[in-house]
Amino acid sequence: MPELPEVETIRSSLEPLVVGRTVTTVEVRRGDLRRPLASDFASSLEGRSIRRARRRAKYLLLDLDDGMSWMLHMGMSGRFLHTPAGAGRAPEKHDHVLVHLSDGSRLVFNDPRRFGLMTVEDAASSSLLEGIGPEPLDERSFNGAYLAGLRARTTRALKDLLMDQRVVAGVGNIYANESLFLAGLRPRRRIARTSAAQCQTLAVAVRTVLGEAIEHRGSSISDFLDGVGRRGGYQWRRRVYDRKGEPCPVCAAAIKSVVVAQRASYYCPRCQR
DNA sequence: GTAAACCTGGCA
DNA sequence: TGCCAGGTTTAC
Repeated sequence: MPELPEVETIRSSLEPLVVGRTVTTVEVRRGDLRRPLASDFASSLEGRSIRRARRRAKYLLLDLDDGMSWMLHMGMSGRFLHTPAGAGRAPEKHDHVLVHLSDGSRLVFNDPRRFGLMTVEDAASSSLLEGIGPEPLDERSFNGAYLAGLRARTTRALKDLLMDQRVVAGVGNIYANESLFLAGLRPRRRIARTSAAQCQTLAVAVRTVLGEAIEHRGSSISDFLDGVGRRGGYQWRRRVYDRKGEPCPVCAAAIKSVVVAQRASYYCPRCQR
């Protein structure tokens, strides 16, 4: 579920509630996530205080006072919710890990599909982040020249590239579709057949779409919630994602759907070329 | 490259 | 009942 804007929204909602707090106890109710929790997961968190809440790609990183980081990925259906002290919340079916903090509040990792993962490790040397591409909001590393530079190396479709975490960090299916719409480029267009100017347009579109999605606190198309249980608002602003057959907001042509790189893709046949 | 795998829930 | 889902990895 969560792509870059959703993870960033979780991060910003939790930051004031967890930074400076110390982990008291960790309850693991189900440790068989996408990768099973390490046997020392609880002991590597207990007694540590949280120094900083960061994000890299779709990972939330809670930096600890011993140099390690609590790294979380939400997969498709993960939620990471903070519950204030005294607000009793009976554990729900898919509450897999409960982390109690020094102020009596707690963090709950809930994930029906269990595609998410959590580890405590040195983020700087973590294999999870190895090979992840540039952050799209950093225009020094992600820009038209960077995309244009890929043209000599691959013939892949634009949509396939945008969703590849080694090419650009944090873009998933919703925002790849929305970015291509804003850029006026079809999902199946080959990057080799994309001009330098179009690469520049696409880079700007990705940043624009992600920035707008962060402003609207992410997309709650079915069930995304931020760290304190609020829904996002970008689902009301999406132009093409999951709108097959509906009129294009620009030209009213019916939105089409095709599969690119195993994922449903949506585009306007008139606005996108 | 492409398909299938992981897992649960919602919807037609 | 079958298909689909915001993701990633692994195997032909």
